[in-house]
Amino acid sequence: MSILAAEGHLLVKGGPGAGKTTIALLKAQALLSTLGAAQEVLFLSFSRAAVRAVLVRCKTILKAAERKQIEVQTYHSFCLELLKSHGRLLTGKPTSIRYPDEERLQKAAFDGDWADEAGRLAREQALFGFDQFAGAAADLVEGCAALRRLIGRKYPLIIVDEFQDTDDDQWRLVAALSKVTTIFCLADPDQSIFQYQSKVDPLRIERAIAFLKPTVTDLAGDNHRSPNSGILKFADAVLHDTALPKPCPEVAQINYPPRMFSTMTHAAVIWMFGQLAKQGIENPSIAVLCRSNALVSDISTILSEEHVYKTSTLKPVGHEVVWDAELSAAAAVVLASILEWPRTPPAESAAATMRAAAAYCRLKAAIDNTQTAKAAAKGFDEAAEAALAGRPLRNKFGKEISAAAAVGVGLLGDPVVDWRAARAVLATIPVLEDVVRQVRLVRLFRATDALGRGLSSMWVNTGTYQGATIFVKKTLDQERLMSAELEPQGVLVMNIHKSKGKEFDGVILVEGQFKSHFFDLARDPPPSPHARRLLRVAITRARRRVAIIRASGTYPPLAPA
DNA sequence: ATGCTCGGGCTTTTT
DNA sequence: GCCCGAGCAT
Repeated sequence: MSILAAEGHLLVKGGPGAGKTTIALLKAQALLSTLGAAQEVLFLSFSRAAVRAVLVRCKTILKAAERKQIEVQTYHSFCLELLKSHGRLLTGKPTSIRYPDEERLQKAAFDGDWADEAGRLAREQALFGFDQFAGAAADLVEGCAALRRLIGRKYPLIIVDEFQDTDDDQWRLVAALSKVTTIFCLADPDQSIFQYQSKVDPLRIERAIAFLKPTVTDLAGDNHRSPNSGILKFADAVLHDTALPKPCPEVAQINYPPRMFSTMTHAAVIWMFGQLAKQGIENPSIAVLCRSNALVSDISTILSEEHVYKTSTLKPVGHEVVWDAELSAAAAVVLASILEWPRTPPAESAAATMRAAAAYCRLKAAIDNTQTAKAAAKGFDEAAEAALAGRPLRNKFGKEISAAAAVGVGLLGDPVVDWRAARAVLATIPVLEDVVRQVRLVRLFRATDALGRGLSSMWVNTGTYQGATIFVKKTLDQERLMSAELEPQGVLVMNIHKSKGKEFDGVILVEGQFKSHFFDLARDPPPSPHARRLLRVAITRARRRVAIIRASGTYPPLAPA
């Protein structure tokens, strides 16, 4: 094949299942035997999930010895390593990093332009946030020819995955490295779904072609995931808003009448199990996909409840959620503060819960950028101060919580029972209604065992839940970092953006009634290219079967008859 | 300052 | 259906 023989930079375009990754790995393999001892091929991707997917592919294509010569990394980890080992060239100081949770809070608390402030901290203290890694690494590589040569010698070939979504900083890095090494870009312009980000350039591929002058190969039409060729055709019809040449039995389109959303979504998941079982797949992976995190959380609640469909009862479906549950973790901390109530006098207890609630609201304000949450945070903080000083509590944030703290909470030493008791107390406090909702989602963490064990041993040692607040925060923070490594097995609920690069036996694509609509005619007017690209990505995640669930009468129709 | 009501909106990320 | 923010009432 000409790609394997080609000299110089390369760019391969192709849709899902066209074999881009395979070709890149074959190209790498052809090169491996010529490499020196300290040389490797570098494969750059966006997410850890994508890295893992590539490593799985390596196992089927490369021998064990060959796999050692290929390094698969995220942009973030590659850039961070560069900064850690060579960052002194930029600032003269050792590099330190700021984690996203911290950054979110600092940003919310900072008056003024946070981007300027982050830039200042980077220049003066070599302190970098995650979204600064690529830019700083690019500065480093652009500014230092010796470092460039070093990287070029170490990596004679760099493969860049999902090239259509490369942002400006990442591109600067790649462009600088193209002077000293061979760049191999893998791209599908129809899968670019991150262009709402200002640094992702819709013309990235064209501009890269002009700059790198690569050998361009288009795998259009090729499809090596044979069982889903009908699905791909359907997805392309959605992409181009064209009619299907013939019906596609792999894709079921289901409309739900108003008020039947929960039942139909639940039924569709059970139906999907049945469909896949008919095809002999007994332990299928099924993804439930939608456009928004809000709906992901709703769907998870729906799947945890019972529903009645016609004459049959739909039992709860076990599932995992791929979801950044930062806010639920903060809500859990509020609950944990109630577990500590019996240890302290009511005023102190109330103040601790108010502080936790304030932290929750600040986080919410930082995530959603809302005034209401910001004001609530201030209200809780003021109330906490007043409570500790013994001053009267004037706002509702203070009154309601201190009233509940005066009543107190009865705890027995069984973490599961006591967790529920604390949640019941939360539910009696109107201003914390939102916290109660979020706290329910803590069951989505696979940390519940760890939480139970930790709380249990706390009780055994002290007869109280002393330290529960800190313990819950730490445990859930840890768990959130681990959760990105989920195996695609069983039912996984996530947003479409997070499904990029993944594959499942069955995909259920869900549109909400009031949120998470497939089409946003105001921001993405017909022919709605953004929505269609996103839907295509979602549909093509399926190997075998797709179910598309929409509210009856939603406009515009998904695929014209 | 705080509470109530009404109208508009209801997306997306990396570690 | 539910939440946020604006505007008006207390």
